[in-house]
Amino acid sequence: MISRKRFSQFLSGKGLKVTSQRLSIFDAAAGCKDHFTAETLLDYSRLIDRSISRATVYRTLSLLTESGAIREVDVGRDNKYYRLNREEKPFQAQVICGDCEKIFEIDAPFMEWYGKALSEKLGLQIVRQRLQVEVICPRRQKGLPCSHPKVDPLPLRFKS
Amino acid sequence: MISRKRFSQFLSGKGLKVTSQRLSIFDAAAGCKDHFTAETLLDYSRLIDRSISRATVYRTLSLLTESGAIREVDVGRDNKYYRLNREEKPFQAQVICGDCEKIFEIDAPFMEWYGKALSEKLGLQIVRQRLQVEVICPRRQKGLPCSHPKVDPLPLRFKS
DNA sequence: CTGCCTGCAAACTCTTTGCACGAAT
DNA sequence: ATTCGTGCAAAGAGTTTGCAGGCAG
Repeated sequence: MISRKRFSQFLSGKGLKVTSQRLSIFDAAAGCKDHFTAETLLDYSRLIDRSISRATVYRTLSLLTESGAIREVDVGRDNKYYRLNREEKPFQAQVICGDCEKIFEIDAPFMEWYGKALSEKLGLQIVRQRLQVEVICPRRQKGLPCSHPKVDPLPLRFKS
Repeated sequence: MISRKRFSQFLSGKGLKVTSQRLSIFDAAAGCKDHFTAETLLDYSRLIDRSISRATVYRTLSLLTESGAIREVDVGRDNKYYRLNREEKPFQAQVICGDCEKIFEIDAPFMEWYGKALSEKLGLQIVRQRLQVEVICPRRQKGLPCSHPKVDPLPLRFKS
């Protein structure tokens, strides 16, 4: 995850201005543990600066993504989700719970060689990969609350 | 891919009426070689019956999906895509060309055991899986037209 | 000082919905 | 005859954009 300072440098480097709004929105994003939406980010940003507008949040989301501070996670819902780019782990799959709306990330290292194999075979350059699994929770089906096992630190490696 | 007759049976079976609009939209979908959007389907449907409305197309799309005639393919663009359910191959990945807007389907049989392994490990029931690769075409980058190799019949199997 | 940035509101796109008429069973 | 389906237009949700004033460089 990149620092506030590196985000400022990213802005200056592109000839963009380092405004208090942009930094506040960066800070708000940096404080998000889970995946967040534009609306959530607006709420958090306004805790820092009440006057921040929805438009600025949307405009800044592109900059945060471009700078590598956050990552876009499209799970096929109406709205886009975003997450902090904590470590450089580009090959992760999403487990999307249809019962509790949560999104979990799990390592899926085999995506790397899958992409490479595909790329070579087809002669195309890969821009992005996405592996997603939509699930429902058996506990929830029985009327119980949704409680998922911790999947984040679960490696789930497959031998290639 | 299910027949016009089986689609009618599906409707009757659910206590729904077999209208000329629904059949026209079915026929329009059945004639689509590639992936299509709601808007495209509306255009094709209107070639059969000029009076068909956008609303009816959207309403019928759910029925076509539910009946198994078509499959929803969400590739993270603004609008949803659909495709005919030609054969029963639920484990396919999408190669999405960012240059020519086309979507190609390739077999990805390993998704089946990946899903199973995940399901067992997490104790969750899998509803849907999605594996997508966004690519750009090297030919297009050089200003040439986008010409992809035929990927549809390409098995691209990986040993598990 | 200059030009990019902001907040506001309106516009935009895709999809869904309410309603009165019309057609299928 | 009834009830469901249709077309139309408007509503809805999420995101983007045009504009006039404001702040960073």
